[in-house]
Amino acid sequence: MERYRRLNIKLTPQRLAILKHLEGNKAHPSADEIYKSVKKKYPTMSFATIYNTLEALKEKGNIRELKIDPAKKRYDPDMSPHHHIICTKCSSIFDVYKDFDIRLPEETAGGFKVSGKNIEFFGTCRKCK
Amino acid sequence: MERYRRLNIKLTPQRLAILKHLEGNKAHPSADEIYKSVKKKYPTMSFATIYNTLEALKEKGNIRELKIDPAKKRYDPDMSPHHHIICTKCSSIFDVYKDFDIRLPEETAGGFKVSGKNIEFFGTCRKCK
DNA sequence: TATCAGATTGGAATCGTTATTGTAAAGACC
DNA sequence: GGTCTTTACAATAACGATTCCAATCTGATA
Repeated sequence: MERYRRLNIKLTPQRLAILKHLEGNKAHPSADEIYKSVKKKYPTMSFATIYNTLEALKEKGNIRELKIDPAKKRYDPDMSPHHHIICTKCSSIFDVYKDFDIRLPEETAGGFKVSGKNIEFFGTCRKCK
Repeated sequence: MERYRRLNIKLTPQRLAILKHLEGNKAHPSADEIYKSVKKKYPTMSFATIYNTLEALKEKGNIRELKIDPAKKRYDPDMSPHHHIICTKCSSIFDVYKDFDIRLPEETAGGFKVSGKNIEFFGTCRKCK
């Protein structure tokens, strides 16, 4: 509860439900999945609240928005630096906790000030193989 | 013209206009941008034709669909292996022609059969700096 | 507890994308 | 060439994800 206060966002029952759903969630859920889940407890929950809360959390740096799935945005509450590996068959996403020390040579960067990187591996998962 | 025939898709005036717009295009255009461009010459051009053609080209392996921009799909006619760097301010995308030899250790892959990777750098471009 | 900035709601609008449908072109066979 | 069958096309309508908006409500602070 104290850690929620540290988020510096106004806490409401709806937001707490969303936070609770996200906490420790490794499923990289979409807005729709969060909605379906929290609606059980809060039947009046609206999509606007989901999106507003996710946007607020994103701006405060508490969740990451993943661009992996072209069909919809997915969110990742795990802010520790990590990458992802996606199964091209079942679309499930897993975390890759390994740091790759790759850098862009000055001449390749072309005046860019690089602030970060994302690596996305793809292949077939154990189940789909 | 001969290279277009090699694509193994039926060539129509609309498709040729789209192909011409894509050829050598380094702007990583979205469907909307292609639409706006070819509409000048073909006022009856519809979005469906754009999407159908892009899908056909993608399936034949002639263009790549980029998932970099969460707001919309972008397409890259450059099929040579390369990565991208995105400006977080103006959303422009540039190519990174450098190979990074990174591999997932067996234990990290967790049963995954890795078939490829994408690296996406982000930062601020020369203009936005 | 009174106040108010910020949050919620629900519906409608928007935007990117996909499915449907009518039509035209391309083959196949005689 | 003429009919039948099949395929591909473009336009329209439909769809799903996301955003916007106005009215109402509420958590946090004084």
